[in-house]
Amino acid sequence: MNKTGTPSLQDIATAAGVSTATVSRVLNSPGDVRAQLRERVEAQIIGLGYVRHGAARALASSRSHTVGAVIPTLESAIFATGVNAIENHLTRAGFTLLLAVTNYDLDHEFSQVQALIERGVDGMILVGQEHRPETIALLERQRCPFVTTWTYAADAANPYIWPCIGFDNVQATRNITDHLLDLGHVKFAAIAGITTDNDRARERIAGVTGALQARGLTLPGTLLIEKPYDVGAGRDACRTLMSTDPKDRPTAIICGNDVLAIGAMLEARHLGFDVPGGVSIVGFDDLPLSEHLQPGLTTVHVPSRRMGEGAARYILDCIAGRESPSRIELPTEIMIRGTTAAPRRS
Amino acid sequence: MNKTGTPSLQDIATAAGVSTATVSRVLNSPGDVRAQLRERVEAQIIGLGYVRHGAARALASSRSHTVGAVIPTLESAIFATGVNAIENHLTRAGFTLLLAVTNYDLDHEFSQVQALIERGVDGMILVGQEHRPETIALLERQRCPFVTTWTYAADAANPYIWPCIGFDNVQATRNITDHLLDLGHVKFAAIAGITTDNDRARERIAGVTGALQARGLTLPGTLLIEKPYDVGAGRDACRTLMSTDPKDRPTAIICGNDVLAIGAMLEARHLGFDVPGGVSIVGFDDLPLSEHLQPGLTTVHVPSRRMGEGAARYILDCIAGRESPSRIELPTEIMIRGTTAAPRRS
DNA sequence: GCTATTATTGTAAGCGCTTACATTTATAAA
DNA sequence: TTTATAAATGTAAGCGCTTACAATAATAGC
Repeated sequence: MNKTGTPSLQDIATAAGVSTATVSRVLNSPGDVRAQLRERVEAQIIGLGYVRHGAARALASSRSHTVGAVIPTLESAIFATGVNAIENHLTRAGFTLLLAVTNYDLDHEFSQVQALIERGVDGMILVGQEHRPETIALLERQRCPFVTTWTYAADAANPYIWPCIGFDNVQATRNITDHLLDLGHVKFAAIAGITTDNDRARERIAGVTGALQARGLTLPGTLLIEKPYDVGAGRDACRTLMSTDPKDRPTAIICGNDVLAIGAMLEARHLGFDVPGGVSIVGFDDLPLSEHLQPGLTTVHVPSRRMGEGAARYILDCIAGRESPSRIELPTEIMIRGTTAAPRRS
Repeated sequence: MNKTGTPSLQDIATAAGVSTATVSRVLNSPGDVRAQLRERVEAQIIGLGYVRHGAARALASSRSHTVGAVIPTLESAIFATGVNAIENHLTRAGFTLLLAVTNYDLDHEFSQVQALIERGVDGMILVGQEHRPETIALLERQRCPFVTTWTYAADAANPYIWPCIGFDNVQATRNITDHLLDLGHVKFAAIAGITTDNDRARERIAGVTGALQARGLTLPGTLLIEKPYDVGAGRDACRTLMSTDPKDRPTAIICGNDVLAIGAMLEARHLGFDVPGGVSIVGFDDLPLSEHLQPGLTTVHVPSRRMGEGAARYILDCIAGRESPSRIELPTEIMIRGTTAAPRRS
């Protein structure tokens, strides 16, 4: 028995009168040991309250049964949902999740990835396609399978060749912008997330400007505001936007996510603008709350749960040596609800 | 060099012409090695791109530099915030977070705790005071320091003697109920969370009934509805509640959390009841959104960030052998906003 | 300069498991 | 039966690090 008082494999072996190899087998491949012996060993395992020693297992087998996820923040419900799905999937397979947060800082992401690799994760899940070169280099040098989520680079000429599961932020935003264009809007504004170290936020802006350009419109710099993803910021931005000279005032505000959109919506109404009568507002993510709002928020539905599951499944496949498609594009869907309507005739 | 292609401590030692002990020292207690030698070793560490092997370290030192958190779900923003704070704090101290989710199932909690212990966590953070006896027994037998969060059992006679950092759910709910009583309400209803395996939800109900009893009132069974924590459920429950015979119809609805309250609020308005004119509604948690709602949601502010930080700090203190208060009560605050008012004269 | 200390570095024994490989036992084929 | 083959165990060599303890070098006191 250990000095720590916890029994080791050896203790079980001795107690059951077998070798440590046999105990290891009943633990890891029970089918390989005769029923009678197996039961004798199992009885001791339960009797002595044996608990596997992960570090020793990992050291001897060079498998930790652990996967890392490095995300921008958990304060954003959409990431929390994705991580929840990852955790569920991993747990079901006997794996444990190591979670690290970057706070939208790619340098910090690098150290988090390094920390998780030092913990011996068998695979890693990242968010976005943009990373420090050394982050990717480290992952590859350590032969740590990884997958990026939340984006899918549609462009065939894109430089990112690593595995990913996500959706096309540009196209999704383009679609929802088209919806507003189809309604007849011509005066647009956008409240984007902070674009530093955040390719998703940039792609969404690109989607807006792309759609506008295709119809010969542009987004004036003053009508594009970058804000952190919180309700208050959405309100502030909306106030700024709506306080402009009536002739330039946007009739449609495209937000980088639902939280900003909800803030914008609340503020617009607070300022006396009807939504969608006075101004149309759209979001991105489709939070559980969004459909319940009055009016319901028109937004882009993001399959965060499926993305989390898919990422976990892919990594698990890699670890198990199973073939698995390494680039998956998930569909987004425009949820047209009550916050969008044709602009008032002017 | 390894078969895996990654350099080991031994490789660094050889390259620098020192023993493995010295390399280990420059890594773990740089002050113990002469500057000149240290630099020589550090150069090799960087040059060869050495990455520590956590499993080997853990096995040799019986410290994994890892802490586990086992929470009901990440789909609830309030837990996500708490976990985010835990992660931040842990990372700053060089520790990594292992995250596991129970889905509000205490049997599953037990297996998650066991899984994390097998991974060798140096400490564990749990939610709530209610746990399977075997969960606590396991933790204690493995000498794994742990702390419970989200509750603080004020009752001196309470049977839970383990470390905790949290707040008094009963008192907080009692306070907000008192606020409604003081406004003159006498017809109450409550939409609680599912109480199975959830002491927080039960305590909040106890807070309501306790406050009512103190004024000679009771909460009829039909006016207490248990629902999962989501907006749709809040709406459903509210509809049920408000469709009762006008003479029994509640003038105040107390919700188990803000998500339910928001649902209730939305539905009440949808049914044509003004809030707070027709019915007062209160929540619990104080989500970032709640203050921005129109009207602002009256609710109980929960210090989830401080709780996460406090839990992480306590566990870190235990691991480091530092003295640390093991029972901390955090204050909650009633945020009186716009969803509560005196009932209409009937 | 010599001994007593103290600061550095090296030696080597594990930490608790997995897993080739060897050995033994059971089963099948002849 | 006997022998060939398969199935079930055991043996023991690490996995990559930390850390007593031993050995050596540096510094101080006289």
